[in-house]
Amino acid sequence: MVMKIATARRIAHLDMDAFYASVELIRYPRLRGLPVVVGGRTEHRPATIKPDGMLHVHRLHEYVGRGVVTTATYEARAAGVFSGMSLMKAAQLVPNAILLPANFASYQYYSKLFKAAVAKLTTQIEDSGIDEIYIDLTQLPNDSKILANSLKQAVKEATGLCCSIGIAPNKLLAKICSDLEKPDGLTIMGVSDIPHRIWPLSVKKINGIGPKATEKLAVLGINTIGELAQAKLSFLKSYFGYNYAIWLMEAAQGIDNRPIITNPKAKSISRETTFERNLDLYHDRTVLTESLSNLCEKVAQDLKCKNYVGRTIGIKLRFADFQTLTRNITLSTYTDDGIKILAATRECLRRIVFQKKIRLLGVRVSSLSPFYYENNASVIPLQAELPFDVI
DNA sequence: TCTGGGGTCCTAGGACCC
DNA sequence: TCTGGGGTCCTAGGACCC
Repeated sequence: MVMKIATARRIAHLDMDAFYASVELIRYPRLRGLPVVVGGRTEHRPATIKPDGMLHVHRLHEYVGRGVVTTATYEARAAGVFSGMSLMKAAQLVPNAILLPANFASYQYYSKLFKAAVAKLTTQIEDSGIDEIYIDLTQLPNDSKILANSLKQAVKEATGLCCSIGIAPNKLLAKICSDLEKPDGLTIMGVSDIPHRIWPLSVKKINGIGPKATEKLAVLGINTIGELAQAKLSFLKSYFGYNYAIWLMEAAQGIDNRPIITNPKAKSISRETTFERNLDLYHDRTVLTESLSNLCEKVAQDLKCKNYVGRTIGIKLRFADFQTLTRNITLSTYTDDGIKILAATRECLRRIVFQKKIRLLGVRVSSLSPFYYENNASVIPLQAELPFDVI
């Protein structure tokens, strides 16, 4: 009889350091060492090189509008600036910080570069956003430290950028580890390290415990992961849902069996826009109509570009008071047609009572399916069940 | 000086069918 | 005829992540 012995997995989480800001520093090397904030609208205030060779930049205190910080250099972070903070607030903290508009095409380019560099070493990669990936190292020879250093070197050679790596028995722990020694960090951890390295950390270091859960746990006297690990499951179940309580318990023990997903399928494709000022349904009808039509057209283009069709069409509205609501409708056929999407969003809009000014409008297509062929009247996904008489 | 944009996952309730 | 239970689909909202 052959016994199958389960070997511990070796999962790496590779996270690019201050990714957007670092890409900007490649473009504008003279800004190195200065507090730089990336954010605001793309059409706003790029840096320009004057005819005399001087780099002309805009300062944070000059900014007026609804933008938020997308990312900031470590110099700006030292002053308390973090992602998601409104630019106006950041300007109070570091008025002289340099503000650069986000340049997503560049970030996308560097993202592909670093992922391609890693892909030369292994195919066991899970994409987890523009600036991070999980890598399953289990089947690779060499010890973890050697592998981590080759990964860092490959990324550096391909992009000129630094990354931080955490290696642990699962994704949850690897993700926590990669954050421990940023920037240019490397942390390798086994199960036996959990009590002294993980348990002293705040519960919010766990990917999946956000602001709401952190707050709720704090009220219950649970602040660290160690305290969460010691909590009784029955106690957690009485304050959180059944499934979330179990997940919290396991996460605190460092248990996570999620596999590496190498080719995830998209579930939805969406576009949304926050208006420069809040709009009134009647007075600003033209602007809203045009915006809706643009969003639908962009979503349609995105669908075509990524080769998807979808049949659930939805809208998202955010009012001036930040109340957010969604409406959606499921069609009988799949589509990637802007006109059909627009018609469906109009149906959705009819189901909303407008009493407040509108801050945001969004369009989303879900129930996606890849691969399709045109069939005169409608678009049918190949894997949809076909009537037998077709075959 | 409040709070971007693109996503995922989960929950809960109702409709509908057998 | 006063009332079951499982399964699936759809809708809406919310937490969370990068």
